[in-house]
Amino acid sequence: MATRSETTLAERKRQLVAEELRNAALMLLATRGFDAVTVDDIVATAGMSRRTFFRYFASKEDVVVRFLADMGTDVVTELAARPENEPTSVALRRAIWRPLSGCADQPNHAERIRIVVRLILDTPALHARWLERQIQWRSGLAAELAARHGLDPSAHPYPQMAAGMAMLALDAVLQQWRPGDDEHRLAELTDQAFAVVAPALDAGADQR
Amino acid sequence: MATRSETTLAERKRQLVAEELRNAALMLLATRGFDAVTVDDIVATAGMSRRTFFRYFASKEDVVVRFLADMGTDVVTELAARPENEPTSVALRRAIWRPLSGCADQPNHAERIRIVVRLILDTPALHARWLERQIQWRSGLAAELAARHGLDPSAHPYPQMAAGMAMLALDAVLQQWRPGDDEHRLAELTDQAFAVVAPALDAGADQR
DNA sequence: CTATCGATGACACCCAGTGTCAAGCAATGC
DNA sequence: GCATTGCTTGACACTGGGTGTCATCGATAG
Repeated sequence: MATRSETTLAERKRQLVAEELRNAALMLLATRGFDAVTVDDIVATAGMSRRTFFRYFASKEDVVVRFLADMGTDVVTELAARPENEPTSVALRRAIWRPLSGCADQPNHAERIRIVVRLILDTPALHARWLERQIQWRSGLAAELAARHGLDPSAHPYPQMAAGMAMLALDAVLQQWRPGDDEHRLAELTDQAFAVVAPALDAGADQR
Repeated sequence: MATRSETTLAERKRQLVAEELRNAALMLLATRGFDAVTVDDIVATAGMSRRTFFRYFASKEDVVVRFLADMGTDVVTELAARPENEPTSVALRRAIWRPLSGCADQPNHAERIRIVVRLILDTPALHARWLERQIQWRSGLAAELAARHGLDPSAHPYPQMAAGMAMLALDAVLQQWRPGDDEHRLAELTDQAFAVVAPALDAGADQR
């Protein structure tokens, strides 16, 4: 009975509702600021009930942060796909570049993402949630790095810290992302950030 | 009319109330877990009104996080006190060591702090606030580092990232802090963590 | 046509956090 | 002794985020 492509009609309906909610939320939050918008405002704009909102999103923060959630999974899977013999700094740089390159493809979408990034970085409550997410990604990266180097993650600080340094680099790029920056500029920022941490990434890999 | 040592009686009374509240809160939170304790539980234990609690602490998270707030300021002031010619990795290691050494002085106090650290790391909401604090410290450290190297903090990613690496090291130490670890063990963990990031800290300092 | 299942909205809660106001209480001035 | 001033407190009401529950509605399966 699957109407098409393995996704139920109900499934697609759910997705549609979530998108509607998310659009309304992002529009309001980006224009008025996080604290000045209540969930009631959002559901009023989207034309749904308050309860429905919380069936799709765990919290007001969640709407915003989950908009960038793919970033994290992309990074981890990309790292797993990098060749074994690649230096750690290069592999991590490619991994971090993955979601960024996706952003930079279409200027429309990129600008949308940039605004959300700004909103997150400028709103303490959102920033905190964002960091919480990053911690999860970091653990994923760390596990992958530990496997790469044949290290026991609980005994050596290297994997966790190397993953942390990659996150620092990502943060540095996002922090310096300015309106109108094209793909080339983003790549430049990424390279600069990784130039700082590369010595630690590649030095710590072997000696332990 | 100053009774003694420049502190008013009212001042000391305030401090006493805050301490009472904090003790009640930490005791309950550490035993039952963060979400299982309401502010009403805390004020009932401390024998005060709900409103009074929020006059002393901005939020339930605040009670816990502020218990460790001195850490951040200690780190920044210690970095500022390090000699100019000291390598960045050493200066930052000493700075991070400062609050840790303070902890390790009395085993009683150290254990109390360790329990709070565990509570924070294991509670997502607290962990998020903790990271938020760290970001403020990081900015302080970054400013100090920028001054040290004569860099413009807005143009170069190095100061922010170097400060971030110091925070990563601190996190690594706290994460691996086990019950009964003495000062020597903590110093060992700190050295291990800084051994990982040192190459990046000292390499990036000059070349820009 | 009917049973069923998932999505929805309405409603009642709980809890964190804030604004406001009146009462208590110390220190000071007359 | 008495009034004043300033600070702290508790009581109360209110906003807003988040959850549990239940009746309803619509689509689908039999």
